[in-house]
Amino acid sequence: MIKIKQPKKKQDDMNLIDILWKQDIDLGARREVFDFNHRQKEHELQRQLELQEEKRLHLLREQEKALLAQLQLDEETGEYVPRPMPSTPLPTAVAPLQVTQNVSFTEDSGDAMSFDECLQLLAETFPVEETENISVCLDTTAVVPMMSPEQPALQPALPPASLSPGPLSPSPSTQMMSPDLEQAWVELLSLPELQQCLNMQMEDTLETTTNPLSNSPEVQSPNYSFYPATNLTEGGTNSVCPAEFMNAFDGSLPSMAPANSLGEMNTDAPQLNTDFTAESFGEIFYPNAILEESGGQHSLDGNDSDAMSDIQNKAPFTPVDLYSLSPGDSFDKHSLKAELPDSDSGISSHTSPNASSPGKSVCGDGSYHYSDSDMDDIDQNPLSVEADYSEMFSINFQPDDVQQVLSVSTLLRQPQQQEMKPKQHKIDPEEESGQNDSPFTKDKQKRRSDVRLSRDEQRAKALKIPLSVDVIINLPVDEFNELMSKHELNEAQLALVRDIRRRGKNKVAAQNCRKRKMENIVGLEGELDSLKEEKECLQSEKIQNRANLKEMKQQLNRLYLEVFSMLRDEKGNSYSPSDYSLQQSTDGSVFLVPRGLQKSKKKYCIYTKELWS
DNA sequence: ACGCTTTGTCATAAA
DNA sequence: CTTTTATGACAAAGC
Repeated sequence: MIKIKQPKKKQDDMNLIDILWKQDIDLGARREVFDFNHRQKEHELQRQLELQEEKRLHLLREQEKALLAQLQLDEETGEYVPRPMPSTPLPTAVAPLQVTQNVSFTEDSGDAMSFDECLQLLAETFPVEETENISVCLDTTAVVPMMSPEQPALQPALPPASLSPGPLSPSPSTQMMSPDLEQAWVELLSLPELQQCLNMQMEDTLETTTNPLSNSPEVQSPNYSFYPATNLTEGGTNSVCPAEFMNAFDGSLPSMAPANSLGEMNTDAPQLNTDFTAESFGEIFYPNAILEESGGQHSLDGNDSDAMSDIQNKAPFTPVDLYSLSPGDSFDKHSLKAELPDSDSGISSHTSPNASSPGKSVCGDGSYHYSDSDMDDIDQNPLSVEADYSEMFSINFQPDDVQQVLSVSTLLRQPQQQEMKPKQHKIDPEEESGQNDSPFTKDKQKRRSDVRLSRDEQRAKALKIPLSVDVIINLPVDEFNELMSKHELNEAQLALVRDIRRRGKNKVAAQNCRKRKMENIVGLEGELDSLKEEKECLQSEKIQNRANLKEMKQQLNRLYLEVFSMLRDEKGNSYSPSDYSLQQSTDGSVFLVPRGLQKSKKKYCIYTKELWS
């Protein structure tokens, strides 16, 4: 199907896209209906496919940016991660990560190798001590973060130079990941501290969560139940969600892991579970926040550390545990759908030509008035946004259930935003240098969509709204109101939040509406076809009936003549057909009627005979 | 330049 | 009355 649609594209793109499609069916499911309807609108289908691809790529890039953001954070903490040259990719396990980095660097500066190096460090530092369970877990899950079904989508985004399909070796290489590295990742993913960190930001959201175990994904998942599956109508939720989730972690965790590896983990890799404290993770993720908000942080640390210790003491990590880390499908959806787009928006803003001019600095004034121009300003002014978010983060750095849920998105996003500024600087030169000529010719459309997606988010940033757009949109009304009450927002912020929520919901509604409309059209077309077919059948049947009727008339005429010829008068003479005719009455009696007297046959009936009985 | 498609948004009605 | 949903209409952007 894809290949059929894609011939217009370049062959290279075709291959990459094909791979992407094969491994990411979910996103395409959204409009498969139309694809299979043979509407003979190939251009439309192609556009749809392209859009889907773009979405995937956006998600991937966002994830990548999250990784980069984490790296940035590392730098902020003072743990600068040296970035080896791209020409020195790690052969096996590192390869997939490299892919992701490359993707991000297609738009960003090519300093991705630091992450690879971090991975390598991880692999080196972590001995192979795992139980089989863990290894199995890695096969099924741990690998996922690096090579989720969507990961292959990254390849298309890679610049031709970096693509080099051979060396990248998508999934197999990941499968080949060294056990120790895998284990390290598993441990990282399973670390309660990590979960805590993910949950840190949204402190105010829910105070109801006193249970330390609330940090566990199982507890979180219910919170996400509100996320409608419709949000992910692009594809099957089941298959996508884990991958997305893992990707989300891929964006955050791997980056963290390197930081840890450089810092604490290098020394005590085996003791990760016990050695890591909430603070350490907090530092990893939000060094600034910790430094700035040490007070609130410590209180949190106490609570969380307890919870963490409980969780840690519980049991060895099994595949189930690893999956349990994910807050659930809703989380996956949430993180990817919302956060990635957000980050994507940031990317887009960076990549957009307008964003290239960092001069404007008047956006975060907190004024509620915003227009496209304002938005442009905001887009072009990552600094203000960054500062705003740093503030937000510091404020939000507390544990709560809801906040955990929310924080996941915000966490994933914030690093990106913090990194926005550097990225922009890096990206712009590349674009100017002709990076735009990358295999994907839809960058403009991507950017547009990104900008679209980022509008409300940018506005939210401008007004320092401490909630992610996704949360604002998808949170149930009760929780939403609760959040609104907990976050002391001014009138402008409240208005913007409500507008964001309204627009976001309406956007989804419009999408659903259009989808239904198209489905209706398709259904009506099918019905029309069936009716046409039925009509043809009826017409053929009519023709057949007409032929049968003709035949019957002929037979009747022959019979009539036969009967008529058998009639004789008193003298034994036959009647002339020209003078007489046979007519049948309603009671079945047949009369021989003179032709001139047919109208009043009864009156002038001369002979009556029962010809039929 | 023109037309078409897609997508987001607004206005409005209905649930 | 408020919120959500559905839908027509419009505009912007891309192709």
